[in-house]
Amino acid sequence: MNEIELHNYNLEKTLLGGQSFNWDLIDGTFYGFFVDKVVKLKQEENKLYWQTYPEKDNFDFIKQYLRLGVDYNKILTQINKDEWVDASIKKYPNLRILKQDFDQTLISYIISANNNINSIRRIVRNLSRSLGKQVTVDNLTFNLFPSVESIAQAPLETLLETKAGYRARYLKDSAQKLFVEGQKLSNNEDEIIKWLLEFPGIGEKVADAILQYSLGFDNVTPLDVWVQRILIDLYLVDSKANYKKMRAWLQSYFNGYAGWAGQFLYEYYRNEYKFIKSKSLVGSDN
DNA sequence: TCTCAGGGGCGAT
DNA sequence: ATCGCCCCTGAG
Repeated sequence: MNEIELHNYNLEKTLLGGQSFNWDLIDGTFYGFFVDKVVKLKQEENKLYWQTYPEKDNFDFIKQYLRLGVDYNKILTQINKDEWVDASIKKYPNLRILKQDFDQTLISYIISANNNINSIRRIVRNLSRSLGKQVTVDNLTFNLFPSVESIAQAPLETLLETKAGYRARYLKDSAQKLFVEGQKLSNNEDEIIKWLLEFPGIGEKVADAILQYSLGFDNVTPLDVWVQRILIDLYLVDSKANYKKMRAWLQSYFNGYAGWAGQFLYEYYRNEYKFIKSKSLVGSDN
């Protein structure tokens, strides 16, 4: 494996948290499957050992995917403006944001709608097992993430067998649309969102997830039930506020880095919710 | 056995 | 803008 220096990077929390669904920790090594590759990562102290397959030594991919170029300390300084973010950073230090493949992120987050992380991970693997090519690494067999073409052309029944439920139809139709149109990406946030909302199975929340996790928009974060609870419980935002209002509040408050703040707060509150509630640090009801 | 919610979106109103 | 419904799964 190749070796590089890696500082301030919590690989486990970053890869196995809620932002990607394609990594497995096997005997202390992370294996991730993508549309055209398997990636192997192992962290020891301040070293990262890495390899890509079947094309070896693709450091450009590693660097972009892990976003090794960001000024992490600067980002922390920007978002650490209250006790909640401060507690999140202390509880989950060195959490990072990935820059994932666009197609894979779009498909994965259609699956994520009204679903839980374990189930999302399972469906993603079922989909890969059913439609993705097989690759062998370290005597382990991996199924690559399926191309949008293969999802578009798969019988609906095949997609239903992945346990995607009513999302199977969205997967097929959105994959078809993406296959036909390609990635019609501009630099404008609103234009991209408008286009993403045309995909069946993509609403405001999923569109924001795609912007943050695959397109590198640092001031965007998906407002799922947890982030909305955070805004209502901790930041005392009106519980009646709609998605757009809450989104605007976050973007304004975190001035350019709502994505990073959102990731910390999400991780923190999702894990500490009951504890925080029981300590009566916040109101016991909405 | 049953209810409930999960990193929500859709269609009707 | 709001609201009931939805495939499936695991927790309680």
